[in-house]
Amino acid sequence: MPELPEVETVCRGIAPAIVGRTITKVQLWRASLREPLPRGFKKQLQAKTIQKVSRRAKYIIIELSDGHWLIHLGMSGSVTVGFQLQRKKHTHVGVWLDDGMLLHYTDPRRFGRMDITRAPLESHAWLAGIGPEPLTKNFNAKYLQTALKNKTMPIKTALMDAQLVAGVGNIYASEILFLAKVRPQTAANKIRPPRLERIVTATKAVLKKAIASGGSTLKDFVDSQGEPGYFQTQWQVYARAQCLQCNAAIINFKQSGRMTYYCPRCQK
DNA sequence: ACGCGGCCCTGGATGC
DNA sequence: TGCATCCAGGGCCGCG
Repeated sequence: MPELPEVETVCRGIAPAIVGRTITKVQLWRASLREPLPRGFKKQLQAKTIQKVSRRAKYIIIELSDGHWLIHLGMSGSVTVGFQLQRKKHTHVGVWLDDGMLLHYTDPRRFGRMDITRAPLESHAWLAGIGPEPLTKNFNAKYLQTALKNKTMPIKTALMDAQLVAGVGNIYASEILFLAKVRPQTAANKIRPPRLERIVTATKAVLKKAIASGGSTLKDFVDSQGEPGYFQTQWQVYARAQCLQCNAAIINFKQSGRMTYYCPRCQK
């Protein structure tokens, strides 16, 4: 569910409510997600003031007066804020703030993860190897050309590799390649610069548009207010049977275990 | 070193 | 209606 645009949507949604607030209480209904929460988790949040909310790849980064709180939503995680939040079946973490606001982390599949670190962020194991943010100028055709030079894997699989570019997941990888008119199975190292340029342009365009729409909802994505996103209504190929541009039948197949969609007429 | 398959977990959709 | 099966947007690990 949550790829870069969804995580960005969550960050923008919670920031106004939590920045500047001090944590007064932490409750763990379940202290283990994908892996156990770090030792001293509650204590490291207690009485800390939230300075800033940002995003790196698919990680939410909450800067505390002492340290950073990293949250990954996995496939089914959500962070919601409110004064009257009801705990749901899979709400695992609750954080109370000094104005009475409450933050919930809910995650049915528990593929999410959290950590709190006082070391420099860039040295954190989860962030250390991650590639450039796609919406920055560090992500460009020249970079892609170098990075893909020895990659024989299909371009769609490459786009989902966080080491290559941060935050692109399964849905947006298909959407990006549709907009770039490149077939997902094309070997990454065989793509010439003009098409790499198209892929870069399409990546930025798709992600920006998705952020502007508040992210996508498949099954259960909800933003910080518990509302679904609306970008899925704009999907061009993902989960579609017919191409919106040319009416051709959309092809779907598995690549590295993930479902891929493309239009055989629009994408060459 | 690289690329891929398996796996972690639950819930929803589908089929019998 | 009830039960079994399959599938899902992420990312780590281990194999060949």
